[in-house]
Amino acid sequence: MSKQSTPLAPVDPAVDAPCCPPLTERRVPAETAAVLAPAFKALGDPVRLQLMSMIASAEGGEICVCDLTPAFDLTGPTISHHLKTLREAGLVDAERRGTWVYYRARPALLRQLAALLAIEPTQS
Amino acid sequence: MSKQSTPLAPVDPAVDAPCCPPLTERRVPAETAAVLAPAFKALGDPVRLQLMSMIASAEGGEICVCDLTPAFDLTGPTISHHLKTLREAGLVDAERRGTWVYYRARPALLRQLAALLAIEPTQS
DNA sequence: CACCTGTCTTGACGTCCGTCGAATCAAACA
DNA sequence: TGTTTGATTCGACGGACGTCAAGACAGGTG
Repeated sequence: MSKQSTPLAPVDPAVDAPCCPPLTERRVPAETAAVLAPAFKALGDPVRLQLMSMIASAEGGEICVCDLTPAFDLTGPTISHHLKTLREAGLVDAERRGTWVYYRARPALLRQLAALLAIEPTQS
Repeated sequence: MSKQSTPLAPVDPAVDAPCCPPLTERRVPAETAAVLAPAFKALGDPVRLQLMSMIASAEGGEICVCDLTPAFDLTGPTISHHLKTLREAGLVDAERRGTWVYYRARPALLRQLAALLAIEPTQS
């Protein structure tokens, strides 16, 4: 049901867990930590955080690598490497159309991270 | 200057920025990414994510290291090292009272991370 | 005071990460 | 077909990370 034709990396981490009460409510179990920590790790680099943001905020929901690369002072291979990291973390998805490759965000995992970090409004 | 009476590290990153529209709304600037990426990085390890959760969800708002260490299959120094990482990221704070050291969460930075990851409620 | 318990620091080890240049692959075009 | 352009993969390098054992420090107890 979550299996599509894989355009690039066939990554598919267990990103469909029902997900998690906030970090601040009860201790996150080891299995949940094992699943979500890699996503935080992927966001733990300034370049990838900006890439993630550019992809997630792109008009039309997608953006071309050719628009991502010139935004940084890094070589193409390095940007490609960071994009692969985001892909393998389950945060983005890539599709090649003709000459160009387009990236789009995967909201599911982002939502899980946001839910985990959510802070209850001071009172319950 | 390594010899001090300061109970623990006096770390103090720039954690008081007014903070950020969601990742998905507009591109996060490089300066913001540089400030927040290290916090995500600190949460990007399963042990630290659990530690953070245990601290943030502790009753009374604080928890003793002596209650954290036995929860993992790791040596004391390793746990101490992870706690230092969380401290230097500005996510937690430590205080020594008598024999024991107590850790408590710093909600400010957590709130910034949550705000950055927030997803607008599906409507455009 | 000496001793013990709890915690942090130091030094070391192997592994992973960020970056680059060079090579490779994919699609469009002459 | 061969060439050009866009993107990824490969191989390598220096630096950072996760872990541990051993040592140092702080504070309570005899």
